[in-house]
Amino acid sequence: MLAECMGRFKLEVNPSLDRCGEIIHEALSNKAVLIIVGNCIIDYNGRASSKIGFGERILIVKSDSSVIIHRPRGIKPVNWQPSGSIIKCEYGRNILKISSYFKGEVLNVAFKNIVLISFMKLEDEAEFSMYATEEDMKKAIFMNPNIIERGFIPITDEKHVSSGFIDIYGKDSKGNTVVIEVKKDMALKDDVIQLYRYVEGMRKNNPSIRGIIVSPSISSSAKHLLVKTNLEHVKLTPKICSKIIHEAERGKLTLDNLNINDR
Amino acid sequence: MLAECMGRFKLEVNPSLDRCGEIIHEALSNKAVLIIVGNCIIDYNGRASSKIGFGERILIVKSDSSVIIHRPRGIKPVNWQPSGSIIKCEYGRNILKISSYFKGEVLNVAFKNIVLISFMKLEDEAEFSMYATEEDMKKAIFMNPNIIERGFIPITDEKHVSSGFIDIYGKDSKGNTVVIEVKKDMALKDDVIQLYRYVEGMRKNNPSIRGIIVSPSISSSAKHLLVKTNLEHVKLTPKICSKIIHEAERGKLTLDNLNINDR
DNA sequence: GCCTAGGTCCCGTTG
DNA sequence: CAACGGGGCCTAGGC
Repeated sequence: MLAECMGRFKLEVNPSLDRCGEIIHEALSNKAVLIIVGNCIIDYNGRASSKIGFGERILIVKSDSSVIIHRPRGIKPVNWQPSGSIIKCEYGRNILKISSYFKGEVLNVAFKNIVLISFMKLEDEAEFSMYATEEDMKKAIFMNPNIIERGFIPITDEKHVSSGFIDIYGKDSKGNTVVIEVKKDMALKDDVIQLYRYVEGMRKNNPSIRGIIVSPSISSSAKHLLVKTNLEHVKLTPKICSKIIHEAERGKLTLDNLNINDR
Repeated sequence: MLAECMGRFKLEVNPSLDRCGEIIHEALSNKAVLIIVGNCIIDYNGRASSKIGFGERILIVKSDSSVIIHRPRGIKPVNWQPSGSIIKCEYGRNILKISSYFKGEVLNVAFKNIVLISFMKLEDEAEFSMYATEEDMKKAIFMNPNIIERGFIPITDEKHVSSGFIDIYGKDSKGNTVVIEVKKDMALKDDVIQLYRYVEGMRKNNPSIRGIIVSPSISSSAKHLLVKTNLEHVKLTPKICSKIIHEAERGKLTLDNLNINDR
């Protein structure tokens, strides 16, 4: 079984392993995306090392020479190799070996049987955009500081201090310095500790300084620590921030149509 | 173009989109691994949100309903959905939509063209081992018995006893018999029970016999049982075993360069 | 090049 | 179950 169109596409079902060797070479020299499904054994040696015995898996070699191997279950690949790896392929003794080398790391895959092999040139120039990230939360706070509290004025973004970075630095309505740490997920103890480290040094010169964790939720142990360290929490979800940005860009946003419960 | 074998495998090249709908249903109801290559648009809404316009990508739905979508470049998927998601598929207006739902997260993929669709039942029961297998761990103990304790002397490997197999049998520095059970993962209650079965019979003739579980960690209930049965635990990770084997093979290993904290 | 911080992180362990 | 720490994390940005 075979389909072809000028080196842009090829597919075979239950091919012989030596035939696969030819197809792989054609795929690699055409910088096509290669898909192989078959029974293989894998070993990896590099930063770590791993082994797995024979089993049926999907191997993908992309046009940038990245390699990904998936087992029939689970969201993560069992083994992989980054873009730019050097890929070699050889057949012998009823085994087809595909090896990938990258910065001292070696991934070896040996197939004893291949069910399906195919390569194809894929076109994908679309731009990927992501919303409701921590970045969007910071942006939304600058666009609409009242979501933190009435009268809050953000001053700088990503301020560098001795102990690291402060997400947002500003002033409250009474002129007190406010340091904000933004998290898109539930804030954990570590996040409070990080904020505390920023604030504790500053409190020597400025005892009225406030520290606020801004996040959709906070773990109970983090909340305890918050109270102990005299820091605060403001609830804010990445989704509402994304909404603020998009509606503001269309000039639709007022404080009234911002449902306070969504925060 | 079509290949089939009793619902275990199907493949079509340049199928019509409504035909794809049928194949997808067959794949999902058979819990097969589904691979689709085609031109699609994707949007995701959940913890964050993302959008991407039309482009040619590879979509994989695994037998546990995890979903992975790869662009022709890069090691990471552009979008995905974890195991256990609910997958729906519908065709209309020259568009084939595949939607995946999981804990409030939605992934929508809409194909306007499909180059290749295939599903297959994949068998992969192999155990994945990082750094070292249990076999490697035993090897490391034979190469360097001091990682168990000073003066330990391993004698036999896989000794057969009435109740099964002992991983390693040896003597400690005082001449006491030592029985070792090696586990590459956290030791559980069952592992302690297994070791206890070996040791209990031997204790009648030899009350000074010691039983040691060797593993990277031990569950708390297993630890309790260990104390009750007068057995012991020694911490040893596959990672350090891998280091021992590699360095010993190069003749570099001494007790000094073996960081005790790594065990 | 190093280092830092973020991620739809994922994943396993612990309380 | 929540919560926490680690990863071959990967990846983007700053210096």
